[in-house]
Parts: sequence; C-alpha cells; structure tokens
Amino acid sequence: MAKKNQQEFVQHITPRSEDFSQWYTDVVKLADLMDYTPVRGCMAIKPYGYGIWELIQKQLDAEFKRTGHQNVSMPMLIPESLLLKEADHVEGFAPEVAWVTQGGTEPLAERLAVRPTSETIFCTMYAKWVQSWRDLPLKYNQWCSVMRWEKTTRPFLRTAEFLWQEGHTVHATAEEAQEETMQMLGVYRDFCEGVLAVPVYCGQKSDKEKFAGARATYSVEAMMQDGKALQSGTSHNFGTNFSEPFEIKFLDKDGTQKYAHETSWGVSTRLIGAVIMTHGDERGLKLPPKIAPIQVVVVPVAAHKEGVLEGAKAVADKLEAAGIRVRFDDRDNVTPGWKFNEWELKGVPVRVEVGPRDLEQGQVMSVRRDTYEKAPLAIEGLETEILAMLDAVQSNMFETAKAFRDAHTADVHTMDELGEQVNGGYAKAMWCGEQACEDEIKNRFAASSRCMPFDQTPIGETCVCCGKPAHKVIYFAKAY
RNA sequence: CGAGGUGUAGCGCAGUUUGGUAGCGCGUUUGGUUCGGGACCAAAAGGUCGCAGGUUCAAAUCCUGUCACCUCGACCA
Repeated sequence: MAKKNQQEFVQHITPRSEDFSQWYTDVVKLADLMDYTPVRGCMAIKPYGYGIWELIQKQLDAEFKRTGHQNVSMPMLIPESLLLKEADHVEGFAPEVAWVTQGGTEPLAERLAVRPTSETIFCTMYAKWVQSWRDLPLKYNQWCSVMRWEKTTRPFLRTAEFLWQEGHTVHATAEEAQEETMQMLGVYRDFCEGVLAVPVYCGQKSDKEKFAGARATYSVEAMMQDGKALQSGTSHNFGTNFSEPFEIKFLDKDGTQKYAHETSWGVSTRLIGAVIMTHGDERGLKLPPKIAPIQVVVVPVAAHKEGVLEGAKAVADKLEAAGIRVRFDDRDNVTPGWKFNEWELKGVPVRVEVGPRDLEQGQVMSVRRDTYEKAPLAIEGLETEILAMLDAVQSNMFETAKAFRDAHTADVHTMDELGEQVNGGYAKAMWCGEQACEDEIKNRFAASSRCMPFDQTPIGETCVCCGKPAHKVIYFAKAY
C-alpha cells in the first residue's frame, strides 16, 4: 500500500510504473474485487469481482451452447485409483493435490482427491456412457471450482481454489477431436479479444509446456502491461491418451471396437487478472464495457439544489430502460469529486455528471474512463449516444492493448537479443524443437516458451539458442 | 519449498534499537456549513499490539516457536 500523500491526486494506489506487482495488489483490494480469507491461498470474491465473473460466465456459456455443448456437474472428490490411471497426468498433478482422508470420524479406505481438474472422473463416466458411434460426440462442460495446492498464490492469477469451466468432449475420430480442440481455442480467442478486449497470441504449446496427459495443447497468451505473459486459456487434444486407460470404447459403423478421441479446454477466474493487468492504469481498474457490472455511473452534482436529484434520477432511469447497466450514485455523505475518483478506481467505463447548469440546458456531462475525454451530451437521445460511446470504449481499449502488445513483441535472432526482449515483452524466435534449448533459455533469462503461432512463416534458419537448423517459430516470455 | 520483508483501532502507519499507563492520520458516529475532481468546523466512539510459550517486579518492545500476507526465485490455469 502506498503511503498517503495529500499532495498527490491518487493517494491510495502504488504507482504502476513504480511497482507493478504492488499496483496490482492495491487495485484488486481497493476496487473491492476480493478479500483474503483464513484459508491458505483461497480468496473470497466480493460482489463487484463476482459480478465480473458472472458476466464472463454468461457470455462464454452462450458460446458453449451455440457450439453444441451442454452443462453437467461432476463430483468434487476423485478416488485416488482414478487419478493414477494416466501416468503423465498423475505425475503432473500429484504434487499439488489436496486429499480427503477421513469421512466423519472414520478414516477412508481409499483417500479422495479434491479435484485439481476433472479428466479422470469425466473419463470414468464416459466409459459408462459411450457404447456406440451413435452416442458420439459427447460435448459436456462444467462450471465449478478446483483446488491446486500452489506454493505461492496471488489473487485471481494463482489461487489454491479457483473458479473455472472445463469442457470435456468425446469423439469418434481424431479429425473430429482436433476440429473441436481448434474450435474452442477460437472461442477463447474471440472471447478474450471481443469481450475482454485482451489481445492474445494463439498457438501450440511445446511438449515441455503442454498439459499433463495431452497429445497437444493449444493456448491463448495475453501480455500484461509489465510485458509478462499470462496464459489465459488452454485447449487440449488428448487423442486416445485417456480413453485407452479408462477404456472409453465404442462399436463403430464398421463393426469394430475403437477407442474414442477426447479433448478438454478451460478458462478460469484468472481472466479477471488478465483484464486488470492489461487495461488498468494509475487511477485503478479499467473495465471493458461488455464485462463491467456497472457500465455507466450517474453522479448528481450540487444534489441539494432544486430538481437536480430528480433530474439525475430520470437520466439514470432512461439509460437503464435502454438496457445499460447503470448505477445512480445518490449518496449524500461523499462529494462528487470523491465519487469520480472512486468510480474510476472501480473501472466504470462511462461517467455521467448531472448538475443544475446541465439540466437548465437539457444536457449532461459524459466522461470516458479509457481516455478521460469529457463531452456534453443532450438528454434527448442520450441512450443512443451512450450506447455508441460504450462501443467506442470497448474497441478503443482493445486497440490500445493491441498496440501495446505489438510494440512489445520483437523478432530475435540471438540469445542476447532474446534476453533483452523478454525483459519487457515477447520475443519471437526460431527454435530447433529441443527441450534442452527451452531449459537453457529458462535458466538464463527466467523465460519460457509460450506458444508456436499458427503462422509459421520463418524469421530465420537457425535455433536462437543452439544455432542448429530450426523450423519452428515460437514465442518466449517471462510468464505469470 | 529457498531468500527477503510485514503483522499495533475498519484502513494506512509511528512506537520496538535502549522494557515502565496504547499513539497519529484517514475513515466511522452526531450536529452544522458545504457540493462542477478525493470539502470544512466542533464533539464522540473505537485496540487482550497475528497467535502460543518463555525471561522479568514489569513485554507492542527481549528470547523461542508458530501462522498469515507481500516481494523475488523454483513449480503451475
């Protein structure tokens, strides 16, 4: 927490330029998104933060439904024997599993894992539900929380328990599974860019970075304003890696038994962290309108004067009737200036000030959170203007973030260039495909490979690390 | 889990070196004046000093242990 300084306009938030991590922590707390709890690494998400999550859920869920998925609910507890069935999977997750060992007063015969992810329980059920090619595909999703006993935690970015969705699908053919994997990656990309206004690089993970148990993992990678990468969503093609140990088999049209092909994909409350660190500024949170619980705040000015409160209320009602999420801030114990700062801290995209002079002239004063631009608007037809302004804020936030991302991405051809570039952004490089080179880069620069973009147009001929012939284009960055 | 840091009123902090009645600012409550970018005056309430042991006539302060959070690493959505 920054020391209070009466001279400074922003008193509470540690300057972003001074200490990005502390700035993030301050914003998360001061914007009232969450609070710490007595449970190690587990946060309480407060109404304003949960409101953001609800808007994310609502819009993503609609996309899942549109692409033919249905929601289900699986148990939170997974018997140890199920978790052990896929070797890579258990090896990847075992270190961070929390265990239930006792039921009531009796020790359990077999301990139960608090799910760190639900592949194993889904697969177990799928083995019962899939018999024939007619049963396929199965395209299910669940919204739930999972638990991973992380060593160090940070609000929204890495918590021991977190909210997410996990889609798990079963298909008859490898082609269909790959199509599904790519389709859902596309859903995530479109959602991040179109709804969260967070530009992302999409591509395939290296073997070192892929999901435990996956044949192939694809991800959407965002860039935070300190130049670090945040993996924001993943989509996995399992092939038959899980269907074989779990015996998910079906009788195909040709009369033979075949193993099914599976996928899984997920995004979490980490997306909220991505939004904060992509868009926030010195005054606090900056929310894209599509996920802002409050899109417009109406602040009466000189509210004690005749007719002001009523006039401002009418403006708020008018906007609300147009389907805009509006807060009418008629608190009488804080001044308008205080409210301006508070709503900016909380990232409300548009503020509408209504004072006596405005009402006389049949207008209001609008202020955009993204540009601080002030503009008088006529009350007549205001809702149309505000809706257009919200669209403008949404697209401007994306364009600004994209320009930042592009300006902090560069091609590199030597290790020196790479080391320099990952200090404040993404390095695009050629890579030979050997994990030894990834390890070397990790050791020297604390940077990891993020993904191999689908556009594989070469930018060189040799590996940035070992100098041997290289055919893969890949991004490296320091990551959260 | 390794290194470092911080736990004192709702929030932010001082006090700890050198043990001796618990302090400040903001916020809160009440009344009044204010109101176009974090208003002002007056009065009031609010704390077993993270927790547990120990040393001492006496511990926020010294010792031991422990927990939580923050930062940086290693590991991960």
